[in-house]
Amino acid sequence: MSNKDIFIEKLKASGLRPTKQRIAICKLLFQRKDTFHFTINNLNNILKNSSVEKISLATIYNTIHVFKKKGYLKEISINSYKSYFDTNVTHHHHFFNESTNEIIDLKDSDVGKIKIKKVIPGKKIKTIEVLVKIENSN
Amino acid sequence: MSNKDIFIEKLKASGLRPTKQRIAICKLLFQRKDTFHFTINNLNNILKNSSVEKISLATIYNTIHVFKKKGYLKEISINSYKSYFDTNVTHHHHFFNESTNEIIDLKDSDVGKIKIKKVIPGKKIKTIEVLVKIENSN
DNA sequence: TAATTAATTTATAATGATTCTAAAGTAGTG
DNA sequence: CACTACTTTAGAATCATTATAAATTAATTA
Ligand SMILES: [Mn+2]
Ligand SMILES: [Mn+2]
Ligand SMILES: [Zn+2]
Ligand SMILES: [Zn+2]
Repeated sequence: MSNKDIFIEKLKASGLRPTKQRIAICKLLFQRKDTFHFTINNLNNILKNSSVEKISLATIYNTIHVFKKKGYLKEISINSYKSYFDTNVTHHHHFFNESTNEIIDLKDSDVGKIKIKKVIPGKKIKTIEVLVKIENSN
Repeated sequence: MSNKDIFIEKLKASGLRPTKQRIAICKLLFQRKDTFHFTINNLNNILKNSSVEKISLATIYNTIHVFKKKGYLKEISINSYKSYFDTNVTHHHHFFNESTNEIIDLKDSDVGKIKIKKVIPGKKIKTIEVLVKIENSN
């Protein structure tokens, strides 16, 4: 199955028709081997500078939000300044380089087992997320 | 030293004159024994409903941001929907109850030692923050 | 104390990210 | 082609936050 077919599958599974705009967005998001962490603004800039015809912001927002709802993307909370999305939807953690604003994935197994010693009656743990803030060590 | 004196100290140390508006904000923030996690909107509502005369939003934003810069408050990233501030400026972690949107402090010692197994050359770790998402277990 | 200067508060305007809307365009079906 | 449904898009609306500038209050000086 070609990449394009995979994109078409994802779009259909999300209830979206495979238009050229949406396929261009899929290429950007899913045609890469490493995780992609991005803001809507990033995406818009990349799409503006790629040869393809311009895609409206509304379409970008809509598509990203549908993918998020479907589970093909997740939104991550790194800081209060920007809203980031993540193409890695498995459970994992992050390095955030405060010198460069770069986000790097940390595999679940890169973080030793975390033991939460406080229990809250009537509540259960859904997920544990670790954010490791780093900086250039000069 | 009275509470009010402490507020006046904090304000002065932050380069702000102790006006009645700012002292009212300080009371809300610092005159409590437990951590207070809040949004600007929370604060504004509480101040509106308290007997004191109305305080403008601009003053609230200004004061909170100066306290944040001074280190008397910190801003925490829980999700992308709201921006929260925290009166607990020590290093600590959080439970976030997704059923109620409630934020609860986890002492540093409530979380077992975290071992980050991935090293990034040229970078050093500043802080490690854990966010434990919980839900009502019914 | 009165006059002068500096800081503060406030209402309101500006900004910027996100969402909404409604008109024009495109695709699928027969 | 005719018909219908879905999509894209520009621009408007919304909402949180920040900026502005006039009016108020506080501090300092005479
Ligand atoms: Mn969003
Ligand atoms: Mn802020
Ligand atoms: Zn990631
Ligand atoms: Zn806290």
